[in-house]
Amino acid sequence: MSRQPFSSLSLNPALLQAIDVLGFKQMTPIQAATLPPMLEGHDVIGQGPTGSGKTAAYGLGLLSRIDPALSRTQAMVLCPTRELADQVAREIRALARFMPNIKLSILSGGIAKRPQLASLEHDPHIVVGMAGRVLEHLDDGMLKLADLKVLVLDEADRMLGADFEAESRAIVEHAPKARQTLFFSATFPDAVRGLSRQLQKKPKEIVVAGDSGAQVTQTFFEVAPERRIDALAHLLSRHRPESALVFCFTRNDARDVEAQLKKRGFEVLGLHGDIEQRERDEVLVRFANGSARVLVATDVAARGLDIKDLAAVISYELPEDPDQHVHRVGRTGRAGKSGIALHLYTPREHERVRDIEDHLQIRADIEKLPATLLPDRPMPANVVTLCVDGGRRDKLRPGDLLGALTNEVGVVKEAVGKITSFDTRTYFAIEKKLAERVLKRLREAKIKGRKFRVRPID
DNA sequence: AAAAAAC
Repeated sequence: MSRQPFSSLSLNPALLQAIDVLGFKQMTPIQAATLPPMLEGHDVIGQGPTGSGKTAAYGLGLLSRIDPALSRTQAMVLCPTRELADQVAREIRALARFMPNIKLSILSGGIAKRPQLASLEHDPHIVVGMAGRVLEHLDDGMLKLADLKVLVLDEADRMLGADFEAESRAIVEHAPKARQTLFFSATFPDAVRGLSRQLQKKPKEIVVAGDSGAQVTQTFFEVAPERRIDALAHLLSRHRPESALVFCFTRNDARDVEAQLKKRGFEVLGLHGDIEQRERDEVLVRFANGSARVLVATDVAARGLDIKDLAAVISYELPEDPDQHVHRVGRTGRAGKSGIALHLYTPREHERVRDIEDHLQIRADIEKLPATLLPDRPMPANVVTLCVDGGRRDKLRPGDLLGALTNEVGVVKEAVGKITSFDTRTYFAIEKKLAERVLKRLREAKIKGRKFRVRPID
C-alpha cells in the first residue's frame, strides 16, 4: 500500500502546520483509512495495531469538526485511565497548537474538582476524561453537551466492557442524537461490535491488519511459583534493557515485586491504583525520563500509554484476557521501533499461553530458564528528574516558565533531556553528574522577579 | 483482578 501525505486530505491549514511541526511525514495506514470517512462525518470503528497513530487519527478527525469561534463543548474523548486521558489531552493540544484559542479540559478523578469547575465556566471546545468524573459534571449541570458534535471512545472495547459500560452509556444519553461517534482500539471483541449498533449510526468499520507488535520479539518462560521473583531478577540481569515495564496481576503483587526488587538493589518505580494520583503522575514522568529503568505496574499501564522508546515489556504474570496481553506488549515496539517482550507463567497458568496462541494465531516461543539463575545486576539510571514548581497558573504558564528557565540558567539548556509540563509544574531530565550543579543554579535563579521551587523527585 | 467517583 502506498503511503500518502496528510496534505492529500482537505485538512485545515492550521492542522497541517501542526502535523509538519510534529514531524509526521505520511499517514499511517489506520490514519489513511479512517480520516476520509471521519472528515465526511461518518461514524467510525477504527481497529489498528498498537502504536500506529490512532490518537492522532481521531484527534485530527475531531479537530476538523470544531468551530473555534463557538465557545461550546463540541468534542469529547473518554479514556479508561487517568494517565491515558492526560496523554491524549497533550496530543490533541499539540495538534491544535495553531488553531486559534482552542480550550481543552481534562476531567478525571483523583484530583480536586474545583479547578475543573472553573475550567467549565466558559465551555471548553474539547473535553478529555474519564467516565466517572465526566458523569459527575454532567449530573451537576456544569458540563453541557448540547452542542457536542464528536464523541470518541478511546480503547472502545474497554470503555464498553463490563466495568465501564453503564457509565459510558449514561454519558451517551447526555449527548445529542445527531453526533459523530468514533470507536478506536487495537482490539474489538465481537460483543463490542454488537454494542456499536446501539450507539453508532452506520459506522464505517476499518480494520488495519493487526500486526500489533510485529517488531517485538516475544519469549515465554515457565517458572515454579516460588522462583518467580528470582526469574524476574534473572531476566532483568540478563537483558538489562534500557527500560522495562513489568506487569503484575494485582496491586499487591505489584507492591511486593517493587519492594523485592528494591531490596535486591534495583532502582524501581511502581504504578497502580493504590498509589496517590499525584505520585502516579510523577512516577510516569520519571520513568519516561529514564530516571529509573524499571517500572512495576498493574494493567493500569497496559493500554494506550506511549512511553517513548520503551525497550522491554515483562509479564511477571500473564493476564487472563489475551486482548489485554496484546495491549501490554503494545507498550513496546511502537511507531515501527523494535522491542522485546518476556513473559513468565507457572504450570497452572499454561492455559493462558494457549489462549494467547489461539487468539493471536501465533506459536509461542517457549524457552527454558537456566537451572542456575544469574546473580543480580542492578541497572542504575544516569539521569535525575527535577521538578520546577511554577506557582500559580495565572502568573506564568508552563511554556513561559520553560523558556525563562532555559534562557536564565544556561547550563540547563545543555543538560536537559526530556521535558514534560503539567499545569504549573515542569519536569526536566538531567544527567546525574550535572544535577547538583544545575539544582544549585536553579535554586538561586529568580525568573521574572520570582523564585521557583525546585526539587529532585528521585 | 484491575480500573474508576468518592467517602
